[in-house]
Amino acid sequence: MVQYQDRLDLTFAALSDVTRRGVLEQLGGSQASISDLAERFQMTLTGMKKHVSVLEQAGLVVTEKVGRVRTCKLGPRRLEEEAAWIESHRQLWSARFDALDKIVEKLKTQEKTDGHRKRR
Amino acid sequence: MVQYQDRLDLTFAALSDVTRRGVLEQLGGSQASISDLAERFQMTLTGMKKHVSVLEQAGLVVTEKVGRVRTCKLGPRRLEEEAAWIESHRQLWSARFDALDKIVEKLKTQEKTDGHRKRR
DNA sequence: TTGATACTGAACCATGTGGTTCACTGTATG
DNA sequence: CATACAGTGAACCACATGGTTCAGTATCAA
Repeated sequence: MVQYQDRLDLTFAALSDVTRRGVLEQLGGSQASISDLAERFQMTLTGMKKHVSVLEQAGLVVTEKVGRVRTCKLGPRRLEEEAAWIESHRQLWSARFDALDKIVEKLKTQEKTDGHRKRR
Repeated sequence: MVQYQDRLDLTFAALSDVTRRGVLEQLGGSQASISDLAERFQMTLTGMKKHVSVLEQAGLVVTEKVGRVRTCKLGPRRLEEEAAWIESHRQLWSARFDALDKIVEKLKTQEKTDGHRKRR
């Protein structure tokens, strides 16, 4: 359970940076070396290495070094738990806002029929 | 677009703390004051106030102060964008891991190590 | 009026983050 | 061999984070 929470911590933290989300998107298209990514995101090798490490720590990316180049690709963790967490909470939200939803719906339709004027 | 990315940043960062996820769960059950939450999570009022502010900043929680009590409840943002982001990336993963999928399926039927439910 | 309650804000602390530079190691290649 | 190239690690920087304490302010209740 603690592990589960820790993993959620790591993953959500990894996803909370626009560069790292970009890297994931990039790797969704094709593998890339650290240099490739560093160039694409206009950042030093060292900087990109850190981002990749964060993603690797979270299990979202795996890397392998062959010769002098480290190749990065999407990892085995597929955001199942994160998707599950978010889904279950979206349901909480939904339960809580069903009533509100109806009111909003009602207001919308009234607006349409009522318009801004009251009498013609 | 920038705003969209910023919001994702804020939301994922808000979700990357176990206390804040706990608060959301709590508020899914019922409204609560800052004091309620502080007590539940064994933390000072000031500390809890900060967490609530982070959640509020991300639009996940709204609060209203009546008298001297600030009441917190789930906010209007319902993780639609986050769910969408994760879903779209899960599809990338899927495309990439179809073969692995079968292996995992096989393993799943053999052992049940994780107590968490499947999504949806 | 007095006092307790509920929160707020400033200040502080330790640690983490996102980025850099610089010096270095190991690998390819002319 | 000599040199360039890809990555690594340490050190540094400014700033954010997760928490605290302490000193308020505003509100409720007796």
